[in-house]
Amino acid sequence: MFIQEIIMVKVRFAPSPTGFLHLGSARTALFNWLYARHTGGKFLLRIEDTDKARSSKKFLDEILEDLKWMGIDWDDEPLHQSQRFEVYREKAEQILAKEKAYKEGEAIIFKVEKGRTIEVNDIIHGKIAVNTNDIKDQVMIKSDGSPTYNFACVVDDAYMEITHILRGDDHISNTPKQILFYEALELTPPKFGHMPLILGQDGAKLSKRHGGVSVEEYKREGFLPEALANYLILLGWFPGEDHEVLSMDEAVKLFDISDMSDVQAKFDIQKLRWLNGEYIMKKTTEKLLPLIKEQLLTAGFDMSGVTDDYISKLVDLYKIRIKTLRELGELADWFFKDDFTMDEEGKRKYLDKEENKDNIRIFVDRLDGLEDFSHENIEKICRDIAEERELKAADIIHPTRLAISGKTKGAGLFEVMELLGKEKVIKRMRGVDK
RNA sequence: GCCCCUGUCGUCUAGCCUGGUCUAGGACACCGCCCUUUCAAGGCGGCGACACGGGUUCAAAUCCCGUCGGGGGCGCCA
Repeated sequence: MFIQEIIMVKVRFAPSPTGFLHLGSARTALFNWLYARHTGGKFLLRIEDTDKARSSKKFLDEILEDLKWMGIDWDDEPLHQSQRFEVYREKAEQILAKEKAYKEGEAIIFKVEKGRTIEVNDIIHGKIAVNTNDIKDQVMIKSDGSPTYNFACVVDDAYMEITHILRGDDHISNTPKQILFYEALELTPPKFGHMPLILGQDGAKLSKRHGGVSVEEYKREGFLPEALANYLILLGWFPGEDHEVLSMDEAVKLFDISDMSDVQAKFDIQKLRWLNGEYIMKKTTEKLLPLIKEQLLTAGFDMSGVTDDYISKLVDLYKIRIKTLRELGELADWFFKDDFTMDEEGKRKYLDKEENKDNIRIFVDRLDGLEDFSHENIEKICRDIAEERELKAADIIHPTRLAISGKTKGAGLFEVMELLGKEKVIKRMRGVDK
């Protein structure tokens, strides 16, 4: 056994509560969490709230909630940097005492020794070498008494006994600076791994245009946490050709940090949508029910008098046809309101023809006398009429679908007729003549 | 400007370390066909890539150099 394998892995996620949880941060958290859970180590949280003006409890609560939503749990209590200002100062004073730093006003600044090469053996990128000539002297404690990011980061990672730092590529240039601090504090640096950033599909920075940047936005849009997490994981680690759709449990089992990609990936909303559709399809209607209800409510539908049983049947009918939870409301709005919009092209094609209206008339008259409004019975009537009039069943089906839903697409006609109910079906079919 | 990371289908990637098994495999998207009551789902098929230029070698997607492209960083922000 190698020594590294018997020391417990400790990783951390260090959000700054100055905004919502960004997709990129969520991915970073996810990989750290995966690594900890895979190795049986610890996943710790550190709140980087040194900027008092910009940090807020509200953001922190949101971030923690989003993490939980994604299925990420953490060990121990989160460490708050705002409560450790004395520690940072003390450590900076130690370095100052060794004459490796100087004061400028109230600030304590670290002297960077020139002409050295700092080598980092990055877990993801391999060797990275930087010359200290390219690094300016580094502020440790600012004039206002607060620590700088790089300094607090080192003090805390050492204090928390972090063994591996997995973070975004944008921190590569921070790493040699931090290593200098580890040296000055006579500490052994942890292992570093820098994962490439996520880009929008046009190669630019991920932004609103690409579908949103915050976890919250995807949640609202009707993405399932397991789909989002699965997709984010795929953006940086390939679990194998047969494992693209994988649960967090499987990911924990299969995850191998040495297989992480060193190439920046573009965020592809299409693939996320596909994955989400896969998860929706496979999820039980029972589990989908509360989520769908919430979406319908937010969409503003009148849900009074609508039973869970009714929604469940709707979900059964539509869950293989939607890519996001929100889409059910768009596809099935006509179940909740009578003033649904009519597809213009479909209307021209199916409802503006007299023979089609005739068929609907005959169909509705027979439905009127139907006692048991089951889809089997409805279908029987429809097919009988088609046979009698020497038509294809489709000639009756399409105009009828349009009459009751305003749409040219959707779940099987007879099933949706049964669910919508005799009264509304008949009213809408008769409405065609007006 | 300087420093760092990076470059296989439109996108995510397998392969690269340990050259030949690669006329480069899979997934999403797209297109076509089948199924069918439309849309999905499902099945089958198609389109489609080693950034470019030099080396090294009997042989390079794989190794080396250069060019070009993409990204990040250079704060008393985090």
